Amino acid sequence: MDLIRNLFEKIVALSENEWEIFSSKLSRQKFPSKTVLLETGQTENYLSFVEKGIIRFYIPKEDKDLTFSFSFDNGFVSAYDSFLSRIPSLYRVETITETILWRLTYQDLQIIYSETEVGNKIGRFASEDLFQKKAKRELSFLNDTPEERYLKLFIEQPHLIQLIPLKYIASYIGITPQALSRIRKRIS
Amino acid sequence: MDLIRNLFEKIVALSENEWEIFSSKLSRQKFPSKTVLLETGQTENYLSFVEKGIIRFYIPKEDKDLTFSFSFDNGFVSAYDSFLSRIPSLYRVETITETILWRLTYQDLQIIYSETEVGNKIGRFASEDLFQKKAKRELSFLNDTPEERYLKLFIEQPHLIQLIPLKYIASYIGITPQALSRIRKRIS
DNA sequence: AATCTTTTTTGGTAAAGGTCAAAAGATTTT
DNA sequence: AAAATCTTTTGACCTTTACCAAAAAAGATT
Repeated sequence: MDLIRNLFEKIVALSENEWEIFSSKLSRQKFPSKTVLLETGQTENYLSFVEKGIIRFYIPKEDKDLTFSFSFDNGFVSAYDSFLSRIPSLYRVETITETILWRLTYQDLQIIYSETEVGNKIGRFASEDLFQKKAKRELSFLNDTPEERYLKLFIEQPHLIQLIPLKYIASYIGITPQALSRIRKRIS
Repeated sequence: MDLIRNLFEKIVALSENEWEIFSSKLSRQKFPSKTVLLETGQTENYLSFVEKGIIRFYIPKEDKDLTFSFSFDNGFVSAYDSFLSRIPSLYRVETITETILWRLTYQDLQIIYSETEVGNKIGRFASEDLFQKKAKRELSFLNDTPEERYLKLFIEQPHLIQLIPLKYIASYIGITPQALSRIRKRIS
């Protein structure tokens, strides 16, 4: 619990009282690898924080899945568009490794919004975080080659490449697994 | 003013009082084409609504600009990440055509937040709108070829292709102007 | 109208990624 | 441990785009 508190203290200063309200709504849950956290067509009911684990976001397609995002230790996990809009998700959320989450339901978050001052701050932080992540990615697609995108991933998150199957990384980068295999050969 | 009110009524129901507060902060301004609305390194101070015009967002580069977004009639215009975070913008915002904006300053928006109930709703709407736009674009980069991206733009915003120089569209799609020229030849 | 500047198109060449097919390597299941 | 399944790599061939250079077309300026 201290771990998660530290994580939040980095975002906002929480009074003892606020922390009480907030933490009473959090539930810690453990999931095996390859657990579907949210199925397509379901409406996201959780905003979660990753204590440990890797989660994949993807649109299931007949031939090949379209992996477009990952979440890691100390990050947020949520089909946030579905969570906010209450519209069913178009994508699936699934653990890659064993994962420990601190989960907050939509209803409880509304209560926190009404009972504490920091609710909006946390909500906005999550939004900004997600927006910036997407914005950064957009520039990478416009500016970098797939090889450069792979190299950046390799430099910024080296340990992940060990843990995430390459075909998911290929999709995330926007190329085929074959092309990624050749890139890896080229740069090694 | 009615025009802008209609636009907002589509987002949230505004009481007469709320509209008074809100509209008193809005200022209507006209800009010629090729006006820089925000220079790199400046912090965005406006959240604006386009009555009429086309605006381009781009990172100026030695060789070629990197155009990553446009705004059109009835849309929002803001270097929203800079606006929210109060950090200088990495990109330039510039009109392509003559443009009429309804502008709201950061300070005034804070006042609206504190004085009305709808402020947060509008803020969240703008965030969601921007987030969804980026998310849609992300999938397009993962899923579609440049040719498909051009065709979708052509179908969804046919009039724009008349008004926006092709080299900006090429950059937006993620290819060179030469490649776009060949795509156009191929599909015509 | 003529000149200058910018944008768009065209040509040629090389590099990169896509596709189809199959082999090799890992991982999981029985 | 062997079989079955899934992931990664390799090969061959094709398509598309990048890059370099230059011409043509369109727009802006004098």
